[in-house]
Amino acid sequence: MPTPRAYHHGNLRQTLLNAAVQLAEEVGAEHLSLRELARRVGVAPSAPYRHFASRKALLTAVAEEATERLRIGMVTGAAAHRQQGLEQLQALGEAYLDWAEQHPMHFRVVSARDQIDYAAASGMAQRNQELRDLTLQALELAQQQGAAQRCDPQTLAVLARATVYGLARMQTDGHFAQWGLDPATGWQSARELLGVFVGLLRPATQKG
Amino acid sequence: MPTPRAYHHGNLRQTLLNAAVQLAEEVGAEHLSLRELARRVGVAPSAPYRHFASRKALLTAVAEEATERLRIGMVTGAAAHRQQGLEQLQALGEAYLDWAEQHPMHFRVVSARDQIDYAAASGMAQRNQELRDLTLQALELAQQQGAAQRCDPQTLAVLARATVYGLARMQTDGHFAQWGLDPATGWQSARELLGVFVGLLRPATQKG
DNA sequence: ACCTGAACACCGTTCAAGT
DNA sequence: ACCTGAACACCGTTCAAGT
Repeated sequence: MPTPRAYHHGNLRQTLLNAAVQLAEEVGAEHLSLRELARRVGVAPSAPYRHFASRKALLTAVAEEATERLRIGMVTGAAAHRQQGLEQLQALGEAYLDWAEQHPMHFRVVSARDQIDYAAASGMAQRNQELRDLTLQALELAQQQGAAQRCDPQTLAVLARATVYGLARMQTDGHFAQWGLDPATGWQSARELLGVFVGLLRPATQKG
Repeated sequence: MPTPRAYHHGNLRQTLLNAAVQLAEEVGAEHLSLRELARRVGVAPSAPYRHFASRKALLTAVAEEATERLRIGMVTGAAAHRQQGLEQLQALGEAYLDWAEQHPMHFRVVSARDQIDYAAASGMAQRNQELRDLTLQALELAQQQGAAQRCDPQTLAVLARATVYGLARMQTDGHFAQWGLDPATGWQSARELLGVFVGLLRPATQKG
């Protein structure tokens, strides 16, 4: 049975990770302090260094967990729309936006990358590759079905990601208010704007 | 004639701003230290507080300067393409990307907004409003000329900004490498991808 | 193996005191 | 009016020492 201080004997690492997520969501990842974290968990300021080489290494571990959640969301989203390219593309984009909505701190840390050591996060790079492949496959299927055929699918994949990334960041960074959109419904607006983008790819015969 | 220490008598404020830009470009705005800044300028750690209420206030002043540069660039870009809606839209987007390319630190500080006090930066908000109006006017002109007529111009304006913002951040945040794009030519790629987006808005008769 | 406690070299910010 | 110098309450990180 776990005592209140069970983490002092085996699972301090995961305890620190969980507390780090909570603290970062309160004050922002850029203001996360290892000393404050240690204080909350009830250990000495130096204790985290048995489990993480640095503050950056801890945040990188948080980012790895976050990327796995994103991967699960996008794989699930794609699986729900087999055989329909543009619907699958939209589902992938919506899964990305849903993830950013539910974990804005994770989204910021993972995407801005200035608080983490991306080069050392092999799991993240691997998962990201999987997500790019999913997007590309959806687009190639869509093109077989007539969408934006005069464009290179690789090019469209980057453009689609830029769109969804730009929308997520505008909401997260607080830009939407100035564009006449209510921040409270910003994520819903982002999903609708994604729909407009996907609509621009649709074959001319299906337009209107 | 200005002596080496002339800034000690009248223009320490601007000297601090200039040195702040240089230091932030070296170490990243999030790691800019007021003490290091004071050290470089040759004043006491408390001296900057005569001119800026806080570290955040200083970075906000830097962001105001940066936004004025963006405004000049975009106004110039739009002026070069009168009477052609989509060309004007593209010129506006390219001016935005040029600015982000030439001042990536400025771009990050202005857009992420977590290091500045945007609510207190009335000049920034005003200039941003001007830039949104420019974009909207270009799109309305483009629609009179047949582009994407079934879409609300306000909606297209936000989508266009999300595209260009997403592209600029992907390059700045180092995402392009994983999408098979050379980071060295990333800004050129961004401009080309902007062109693909604008092409998606083009009337069907002009396509191909 | 895992954690403590003291230490080092930093921070942002405040404030009395100098000119 | 503008700047200095000392001070306060913090940081991240290291390292000898404890269990």
